[in-house]
Amino acid sequence: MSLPHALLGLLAVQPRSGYELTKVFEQDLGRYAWQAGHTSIYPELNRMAEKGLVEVTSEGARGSRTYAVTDEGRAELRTWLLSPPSQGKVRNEQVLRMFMLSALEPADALVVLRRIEETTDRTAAELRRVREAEPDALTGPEGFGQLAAEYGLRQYEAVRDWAAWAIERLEREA
Amino acid sequence: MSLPHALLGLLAVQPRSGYELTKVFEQDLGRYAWQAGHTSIYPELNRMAEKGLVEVTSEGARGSRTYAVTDEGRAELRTWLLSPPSQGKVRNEQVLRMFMLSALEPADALVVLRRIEETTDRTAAELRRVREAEPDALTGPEGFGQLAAEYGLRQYEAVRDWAAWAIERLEREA
DNA sequence: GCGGGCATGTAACTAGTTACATGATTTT
DNA sequence: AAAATCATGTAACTAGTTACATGCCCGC
Repeated sequence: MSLPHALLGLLAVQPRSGYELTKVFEQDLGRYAWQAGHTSIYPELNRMAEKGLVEVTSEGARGSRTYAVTDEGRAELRTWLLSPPSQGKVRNEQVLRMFMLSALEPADALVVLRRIEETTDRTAAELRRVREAEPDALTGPEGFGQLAAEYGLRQYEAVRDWAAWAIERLEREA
Repeated sequence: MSLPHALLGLLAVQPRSGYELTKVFEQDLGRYAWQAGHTSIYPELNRMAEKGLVEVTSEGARGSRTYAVTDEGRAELRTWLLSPPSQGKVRNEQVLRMFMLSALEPADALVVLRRIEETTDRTAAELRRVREAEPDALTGPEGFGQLAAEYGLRQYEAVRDWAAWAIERLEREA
């Protein structure tokens, strides 16, 4: 159950409404770390408010409610981040696909690998472009920190390089 | 619902029993790609057998049943791997933790980052050692292919390098 | 013959998704 | 005035986990 911690982390950076949190999951977080739709987020915020981890700090137009972390919530987040990671849950469909490649004929595997190399290269290039153009776009209240942005970028590059390595290897064998 | 595809992929490499599949998830797959316990795997194998994607090829001691993919199962696996990846589900607690670091005080974040750097470095070193010592240990029927092994190794190294970068960055700021 | 690992399963629960639903405000 | 988007929610379903349960075989 990592969703509440994800929400605590986002709200610790800046208070937001459930709707805004949903968009963060759609755009950034959901791509790398954790997915959640608004139908999970709204009930979870209510539960967390009951427990005193977050609180509504203001209500806006269209019934929107802005949440912020309480001291108790911040303490819980800190405990979670500083406590030993144990063996966290992992579930990543893209990675699963890569692991299954060895079950394909080399010709088929090459098709998939070339696609992976191309798309990850394109994404990495775009992330790099955004970072260069507006170094603060991913920082501060809007984004989720430069640490995370850099992590995402390196992730894509690592996958791209791996795919290139795998292609070369398969082609040599063929 | 990627579990059936994971099972198809593993069985496509080599027929195995549910028990053996469970161990693969515990050791290798679960660390990087997809987690599943035996209580998910057994019922899923039965469902897949009903659908004709897999079949029991032999029964051994203690009621063990060895499954193999059918032609239909192999076709389904191929379709899945070659079809556009859309936006696969991602849920990775470790990565979530990294994304949440910017919500911590720099001093706390440094503690976590140093731990990440140390543990990923140790794991990467060990993976590299295993690969050097027995290049075939991770290949063939036992493991899940050198492609996947290399992917795992690069993954750990990428995280380690990112953590080192982040530490240096935070220390410069402080 | 007994202890530990092999091997499979079921039931109750938890987390998250999909589909459905509603209404308010802003934009065109 | 209509369309788009903001903003929240509920209900039914699906996937996976935790806890519980059972029996068999091999090595000692």
